Amino acid sequence: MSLEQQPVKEHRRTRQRAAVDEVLEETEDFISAQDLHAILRSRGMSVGLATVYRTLQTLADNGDVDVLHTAGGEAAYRRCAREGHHHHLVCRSCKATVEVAGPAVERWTSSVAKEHGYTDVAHTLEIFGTCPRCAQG
Amino acid sequence: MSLEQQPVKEHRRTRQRAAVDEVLEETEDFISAQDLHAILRSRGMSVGLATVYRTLQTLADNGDVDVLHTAGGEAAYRRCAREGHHHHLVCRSCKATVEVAGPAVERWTSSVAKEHGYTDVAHTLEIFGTCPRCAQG
DNA sequence: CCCAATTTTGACAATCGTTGTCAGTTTTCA
DNA sequence: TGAAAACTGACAACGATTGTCAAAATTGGG
Repeated sequence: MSLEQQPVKEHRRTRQRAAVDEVLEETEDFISAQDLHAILRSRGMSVGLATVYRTLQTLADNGDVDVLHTAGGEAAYRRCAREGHHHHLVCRSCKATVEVAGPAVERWTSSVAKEHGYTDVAHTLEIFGTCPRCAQG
Repeated sequence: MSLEQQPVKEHRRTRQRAAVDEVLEETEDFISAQDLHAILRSRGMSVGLATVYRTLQTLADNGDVDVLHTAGGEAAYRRCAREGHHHHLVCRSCKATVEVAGPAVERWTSSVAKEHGYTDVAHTLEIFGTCPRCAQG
């Protein structure tokens, strides 16, 4: 098994990365690269769009943020509280997110895969719905 | 609850749709619109790319084919044997697919959603791995 | 503190999958 | 058969993302 997942060394500290980090830190819900870039601009903190993409990608590779692929085919990022592997319950309209863990699901997926002889198994699972607030409650 | 899912009326029968249908019928694994289009071309059956996209989309809307969003952000389609809701165990390299049902997972996702007050719940779950054949077995 | 090596940035072009446009073609059905 | 209505295809347009490459910033050592 060569599934090392050590927190690949953070590289250089730059104004831009700090800016991206900051936004992620204060953002509860998933946010796209474009939106994050827009927020930075609106605050007068000029950071190149490409840089935002690169930074988010690096963070994702390091496991520092979670990535979610929306129905519209865009990637959304979020700094998660929970440490280990987990999933998300995301509101369709406002993106409000709840982190959930489902040990049973993990077990199920790997057993199913094993049953069929599949190895090096991974899975994606996201739950979408309308949160109470958006449900006009 | 307004979750009607009646098989929206099939529209007109055209040479192009028949062609797309045919390829789907004989293709075991998930295939992208682009690839399907390429196959048609290679067979001399000229069908516009836009038409392929439109046809696949319609089929997907009608629930006649399943859609899968690959890591690379492209949509892949497949005519599934199983009737109801199910998931897929897909080989990363050759796309070999196994249809799997997980009633427990369905129950889990909806109960988790309910717990948090989320309504109109849906979920995506795909399992990826390396199939026995590709594992060089 | 200053420098050189190395990494990072950013403006912009380029790519990729996908959707919109719209005139011309085909299907359907009365 | 004759239209109305749906469908097609070539091509433009699009939005997200990645590649390019010279200029700028960071780092560790002297």
